[in-house]
Amino acid sequence: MPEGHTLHRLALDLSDAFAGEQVRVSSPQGRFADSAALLDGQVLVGAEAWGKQLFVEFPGEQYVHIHLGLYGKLDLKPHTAEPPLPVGQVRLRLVSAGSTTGSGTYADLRGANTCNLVTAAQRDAVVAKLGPDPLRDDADPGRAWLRISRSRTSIGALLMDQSVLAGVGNVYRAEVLFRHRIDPMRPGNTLRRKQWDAIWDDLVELMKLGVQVNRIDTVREEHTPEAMGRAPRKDDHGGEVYVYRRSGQPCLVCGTNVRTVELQQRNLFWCPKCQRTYRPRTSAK
DNA sequence: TCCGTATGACTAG
DNA sequence: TAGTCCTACGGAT
Repeated sequence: MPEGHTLHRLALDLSDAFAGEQVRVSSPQGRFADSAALLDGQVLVGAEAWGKQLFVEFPGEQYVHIHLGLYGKLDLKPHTAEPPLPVGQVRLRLVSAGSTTGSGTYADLRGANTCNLVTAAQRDAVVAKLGPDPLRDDADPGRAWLRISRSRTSIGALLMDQSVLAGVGNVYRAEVLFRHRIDPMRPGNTLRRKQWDAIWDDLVELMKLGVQVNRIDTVREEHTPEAMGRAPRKDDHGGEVYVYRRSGQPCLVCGTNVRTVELQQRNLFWCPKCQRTYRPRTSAK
């Protein structure tokens, strides 16, 4: 689940369900128990996401810093009188009392990489390490371009580097490079500014859609299952994509088999034809 | 019951 | 670069 759109969506949903509410905070699993006890009964101020980092604010500039890692989940569900007993390893549970109705929302956090109570200064330090986040209106894509245009590292690796760009993960990385027909192994410093601007604008659009529909959809209208008369994708991500986890299957655009290779311990997917290997221009032609 | 896998990121050497 | 951490689930053993 967790690329930037997931965290921004969670921030919105948490704010909707809990902001301004007195919240019961617990750690059924125990690993966040001390902090939970400090926060229990306080009014939740709101939640905000920066890239893949989530901060849930409590009074007095206290923040629960959450990072879901590879497989963490934060589930929000409605409850009536009392929320059900926790299932599995619930690190953090938030329960809104439901000030008037008696029913409310509860949120269960499992498998998170990070769940810590931090100060404003500590939150700022985390944020300071991040590159611009396409989902934030205050983001400056020029800051990412500065890094990319000066780096010989592959654009595929740069897009995953959270200090270059915050919020993009393995799915958006593969998909946005496909949509722009760029070889993932191409060095950052061989891209043109125009190409970067187009990638950024596309990420803003794709990721905003991701927040809205709560999944990653990247195929254009003409390549949807309906338009192509093919079976819709059925897996735990749900969204329609061009190359992510489609290795060995035909490219939706050219029919060439999608390829995969392990790059920095992560699976990289691309179409070798649509994303042809970059070769520097030569004077003769 | 064990193993592999997953949309992530850190630390030690 | 290797090792580590976090959890759930499906498939092989």
